[in-house]
Amino acid sequence: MYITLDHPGCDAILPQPSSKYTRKINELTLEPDTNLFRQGDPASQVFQVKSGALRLSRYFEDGRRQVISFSFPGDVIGYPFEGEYSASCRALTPCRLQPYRMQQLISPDGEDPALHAGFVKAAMREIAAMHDHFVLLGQKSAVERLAAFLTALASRIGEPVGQYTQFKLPMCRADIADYLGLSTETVSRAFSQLRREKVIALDGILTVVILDLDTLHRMAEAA
Amino acid sequence: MYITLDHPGCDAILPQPSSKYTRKINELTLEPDTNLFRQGDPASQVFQVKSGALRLSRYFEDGRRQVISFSFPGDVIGYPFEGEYSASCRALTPCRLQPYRMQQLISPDGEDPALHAGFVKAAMREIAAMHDHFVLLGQKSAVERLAAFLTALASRIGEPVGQYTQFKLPMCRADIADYLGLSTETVSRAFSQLRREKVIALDGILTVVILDLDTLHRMAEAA
DNA sequence: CGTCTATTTGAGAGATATCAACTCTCGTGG
DNA sequence: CCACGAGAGTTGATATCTCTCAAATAGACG
Repeated sequence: MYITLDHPGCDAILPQPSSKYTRKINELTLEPDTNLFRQGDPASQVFQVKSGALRLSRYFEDGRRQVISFSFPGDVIGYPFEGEYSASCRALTPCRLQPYRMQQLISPDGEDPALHAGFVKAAMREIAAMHDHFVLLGQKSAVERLAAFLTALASRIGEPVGQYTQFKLPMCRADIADYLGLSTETVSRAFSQLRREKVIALDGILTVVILDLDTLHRMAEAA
Repeated sequence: MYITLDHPGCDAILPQPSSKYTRKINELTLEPDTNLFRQGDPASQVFQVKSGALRLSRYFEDGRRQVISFSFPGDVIGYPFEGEYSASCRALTPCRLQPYRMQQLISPDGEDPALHAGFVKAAMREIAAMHDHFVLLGQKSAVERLAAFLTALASRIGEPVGQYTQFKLPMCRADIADYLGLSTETVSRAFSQLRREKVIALDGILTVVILDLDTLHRMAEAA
């Protein structure tokens, strides 16, 4: 069982609206550290990530926060609930997004059926991915969680460099901690352990080099 | 922020198929401790619970298990992913279910648009409910988790008895533990604590009486 | 080069898991 | 109707893991 972030290995879930049915709505760009939407905002659009990385999270009065997911190209974000967004979404890097009107996705009449089916499939994919994350949060140890997280990132944004896979983390340790249900210190210690065991190497704080993907996979699995 | 199980306060999300579009598919009944489907089964149908309670869970080689959700009347279960069910679903009580062919829900052409829209809304609701559960698993203490769980059950299947709310748990402690990401012993201790503090009372093992719903709510929130 | 912030590391406290023993329920059969 | 027994639940003692608080280090930026 692999942990998935949002929509692993998934590109272009939503087909472009066919001109027959919908006018093209302009692509949207977002600067780092700007919000796409906030918890409670009225939701009339969903978005598909074209490029960049975003963070979806919920905040609480007492300062606690849960990071729900990180989104990468191909992912769909902004699923509404009762007309509102149930979490806040912020760009971690420069982003390009394709917005879709909720209306055109929910009620198929007179709209593009392929687009519609694509949206449903994306939602199903989202649900399955969240099931994986339940397992991570409910059953796994700190190192297992980080290993699962890095495994997912590797398959999502990893690039081969020589015999290794590497990628640049778009999020800080605190984001990772709140995503994995750990403290930043525990995340840091887990990083250190993976480094000590030569499973990964760090280049600076943000660049991760996977030295032994098989072992990382194995460590990601339940004990 | 309240924790929700699946679809709180939600009855009959999916409208009955209009005869204009689809033939009525026969309702389905399930005995306790029988599976509706298993992880990996090919998925051609989704189901809406008409009566009873079910458990959705994932199993692992090493014996660990994560209970993904409990489903009650009004809930939709069996969201497929890549043509398969990603978890196993088992009846905890006698159940009645309304099956729907996936095909009629995914591609709207020539099918019932209202049914289709209902399915999309149910999926959105599911996604929002899972966000709540992430918060529970990622941020809450044992007692907070149990309080949140009981709060959700109270609003879902609770019945007023005098000035109190009461309900019969359809699942055992181990199910609750695997749902909340705790051990059965910790769940048991949390029950005992709530009892000691006169927030709940137990009648036998399975019947829960909520003595102080406000306090239970408060305890369910993050510290 | 210095400052500010994020990250890492260390030490100790706290929460939950684990292992073991005991108790309670509830179904079964006398 | 009551007694019995198996399984589920509870409780206790201890181990383990993660959190918290504090200090040191490293990296980013002016």
